[in-house]
Amino acid sequence: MQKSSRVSEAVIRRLPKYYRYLKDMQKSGVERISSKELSKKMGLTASQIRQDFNCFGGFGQQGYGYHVSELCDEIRKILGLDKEYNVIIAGAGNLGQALANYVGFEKEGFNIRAMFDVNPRLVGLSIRGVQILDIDSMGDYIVNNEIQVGIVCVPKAKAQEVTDEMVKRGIKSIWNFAPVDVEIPENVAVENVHLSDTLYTLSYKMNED
Amino acid sequence: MQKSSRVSEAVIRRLPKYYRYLKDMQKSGVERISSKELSKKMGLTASQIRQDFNCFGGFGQQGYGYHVSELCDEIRKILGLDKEYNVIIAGAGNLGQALANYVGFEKEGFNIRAMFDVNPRLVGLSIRGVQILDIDSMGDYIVNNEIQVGIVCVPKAKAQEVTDEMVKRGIKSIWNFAPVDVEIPENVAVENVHLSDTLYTLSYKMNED
DNA sequence: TATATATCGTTAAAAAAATAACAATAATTC
DNA sequence: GAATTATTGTTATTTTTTTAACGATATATA
Ligand SMILES: NC(=O)c1ccc[n+]([C@@H]2O[C@H](COP(=O)([O-])OP(=O)(O)OC[C@H]3O[C@@H](n4cnc5c(N)ncnc54)[C@H](O)[C@@H]3O)[C@@H](O)[C@H]2O)c1
Ligand SMILES: NC(=O)c1ccc[n+]([C@@H]2O[C@H](COP(=O)([O-])OP(=O)(O)OC[C@H]3O[C@@H](n4cnc5c(N)ncnc54)[C@H](O)[C@@H]3O)[C@@H](O)[C@H]2O)c1
Repeated sequence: MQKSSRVSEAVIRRLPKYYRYLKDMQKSGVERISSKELSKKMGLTASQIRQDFNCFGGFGQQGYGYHVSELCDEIRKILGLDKEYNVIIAGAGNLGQALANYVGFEKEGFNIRAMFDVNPRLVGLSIRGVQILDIDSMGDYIVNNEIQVGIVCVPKAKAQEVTDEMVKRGIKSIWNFAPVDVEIPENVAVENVHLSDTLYTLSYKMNED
Repeated sequence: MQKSSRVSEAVIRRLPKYYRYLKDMQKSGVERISSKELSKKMGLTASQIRQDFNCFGGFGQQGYGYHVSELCDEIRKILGLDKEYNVIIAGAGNLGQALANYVGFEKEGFNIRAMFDVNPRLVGLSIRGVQILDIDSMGDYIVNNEIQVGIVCVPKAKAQEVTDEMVKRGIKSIWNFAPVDVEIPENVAVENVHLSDTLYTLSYKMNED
């Protein structure tokens, strides 16, 4: 993996999509694929695919194409999915619980260790073996359990506050679902998901022309 | 609103973000804003903001800036959020229930009329007054209740099948949460959300350099 | 009312991204 | 083992997107 700092955001955003398709192909026993075939499946150009992969060194063979499982492994590594992460969820409401119940994240190394909430009715319960703890204990928990990833599922008004506490205690990345762009210092990564945005885009498309 | 077909995807994807910020400002009583001020808040350039708005005609006044609530209303209209929609959810599991419980969608006109599932334990239950019906009745329900929007929350393997049924019965847009790009005919709109993708991007960022 | 100031809408320039072209090279065929 | 074919990695071109520049115009001020 080469100097990643100058790989464009556009390329990075496509990596998970490549990973998704390659994993599927690998699962169904496909051993090799050319950029041309892949371009048809994914709705991209072959040129773009080759150029994307070459940002990271190029994993193909001329005259042959790409080994699916090899390429898949490389992209997994590039995305950092070859590692294990300790994760917590702040906000054990509808969305927090849905995420906690989803097994897909653990399959890629994101292990949810605990959830946190203010609601005393929720504190003490467990979701798939993951305990819901009092939000006041979150800070210490992060430090004592080497949590790297924080998922924010609290109401909008509390999202920044909860994020700040996570960052203060050393969390390295924030996956935020509250409909606000939370602010973080430079050395912390953040993804503000904004589910509604995609619904509104859909609405636009549905109404256009 | 002018010929929308040639407004670039990049601009369209920014519209919900503008809407989010403008709604917040409107709520907190801000009456006017210049492209410069807005650019600071949103982390964009003033130039881009002005050019984006001008794709739809330009809603500002020289020497003054933009009326927040006027601009907000315009963007709401552009996004089609001034209308009401009938919505159904296929798959009343973790995510389907979380979405059904969220009030934010109805506030923008997306009214969830029913949910559908194969699981007999779920059929008959209600979420916030929304009934879970048998998936076999979905087709007729769509036709009889003028459903425009279908939310797909079934497992990956069933997503295309469910989508096909929705489309066949006349649904005009698909909001898909299964980790697969569902195929639709040209006259139907689709947003494949891919929640995990953003987690993987986050993972990449967290590990870079 | 005239002048100065602010800020838009629009056109121009720069930067980034996507696509196309092609030489290099591995695999396959004869 | 030479010739042919397939397909990459890479460089060049085109297109799209972003940013900058600036004239036009409304507001505010004197
Ligand atoms: N559910 C959805 O489909 C959906 C869709 C789009 C966006 N969102 C956003 O995701 C976030 C969570 O949504 P939800 O539907 O799960 O809401 P929810 O109300 O069901 O859950 C929020 C939870 O956060 C807890 N909470 C409140 N303040 C807290 C604090 N300071 N610290 C810790 N916990 C606190 C509440 O007790 C509650 O359990 C919200 O910001 C919402 O806007 C949700
Ligand atoms: N929960 C999450 O956090 C999360 C995250 C990323 C992606 N997803 C995706 O969203 C989808 C739903 O996830 P979930 O966690 O709610 O899963 P889930 O298993 O909790 O719910 C799926 C529901 O679909 C129903 N179902 C199965 N086949 C059906 C069919 N043919 N017709 C109608 N209903 C059917 C099941 O009975 C179940 O109730 C999945 O594709 C999942 O991969 C979920």
